[in-house]
Amino acid sequence: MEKGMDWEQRCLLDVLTHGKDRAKQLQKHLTSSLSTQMGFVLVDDILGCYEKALSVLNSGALSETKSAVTMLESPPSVANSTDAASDQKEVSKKRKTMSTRTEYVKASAGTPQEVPLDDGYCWRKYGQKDILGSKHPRGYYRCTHRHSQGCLATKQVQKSDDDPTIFEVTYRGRHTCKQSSHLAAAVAAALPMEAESMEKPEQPEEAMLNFGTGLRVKTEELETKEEIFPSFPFPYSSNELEEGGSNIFPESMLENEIMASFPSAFVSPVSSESNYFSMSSCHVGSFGLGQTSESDLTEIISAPASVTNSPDLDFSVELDPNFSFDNLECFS
DNA sequence: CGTATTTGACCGAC
DNA sequence: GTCGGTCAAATACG
Repeated sequence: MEKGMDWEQRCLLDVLTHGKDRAKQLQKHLTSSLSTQMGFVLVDDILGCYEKALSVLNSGALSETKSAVTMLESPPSVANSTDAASDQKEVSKKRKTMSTRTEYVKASAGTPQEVPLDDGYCWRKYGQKDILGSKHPRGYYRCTHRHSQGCLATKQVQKSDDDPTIFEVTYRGRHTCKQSSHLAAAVAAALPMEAESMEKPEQPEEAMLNFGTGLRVKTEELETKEEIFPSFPFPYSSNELEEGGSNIFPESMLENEIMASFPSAFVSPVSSESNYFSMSSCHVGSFGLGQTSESDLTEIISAPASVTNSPDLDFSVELDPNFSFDNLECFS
């Protein structure tokens, strides 16, 4: 495994450098033509991502991010089995029967540092710790409905060491609560089965790209079966990138990426697809107004592009047409 | 007054 | 013993 890494790293280095270049170009272009703010945010994210990845590769350290990068290259099915065996240093104390997933959330420009980091769920802070080797403390959150509904989902939020605009959000467990807020509720409710014993498609949020602030998602399934949901916004390979030619990262592609991957991967032979997730467009539409009110949920579902690689996982999701998306409050 | 956050204590894993 | 995660009393907030 270590041997293959060399080639992969070189490849990655190439790709990332290339991509970074292009993203910069796009950024300039956007600046001049004043396109949608989404473009800016995305480009910003792209750059941040590349910066990080490159620094990792150059230093050869930081196993954590490395595994995130690895997902870029390798399909989901491969990463997990070896993951448990070889990457033990990173996950030395994995909790059995607990899924872990880390997102690297970049605060959009202008956003204050105490970003709400609203991901659609209601979290309650229950602790904070200074972490060895980290400049910033780590906050511990659990689902508000832990006691009322026995929801065991938790998350940890920590500001990135060197980039204060990036937050590392680690989700643990899954929501079993029915949140009145967010599509999570609807999606979760529609999931075929929620049985604890089954490693079904985890929380729908898993496959989400937090748009207003979203950056990167790393998924680590540490469960018995270990399924991985690499919901990578840019699931390109080095080849594709090369072929990109002149139109690299066109804005439309980015949007399509999300819009397209979403229903195609989630939708199953369900009759009512017209109202199916109609709010997704609403979300995209409302995005990019520079407004980041705290309850502003600029999220969207982007299905893992590689989900098609794992036939086992078929999401069948449908949304209650009556589902009110305005109901984003956390109260029940 | 009920709920959320803060913060030191506690506990289990290394 | 150290470290990370959680608990819970005290406090803040509405």
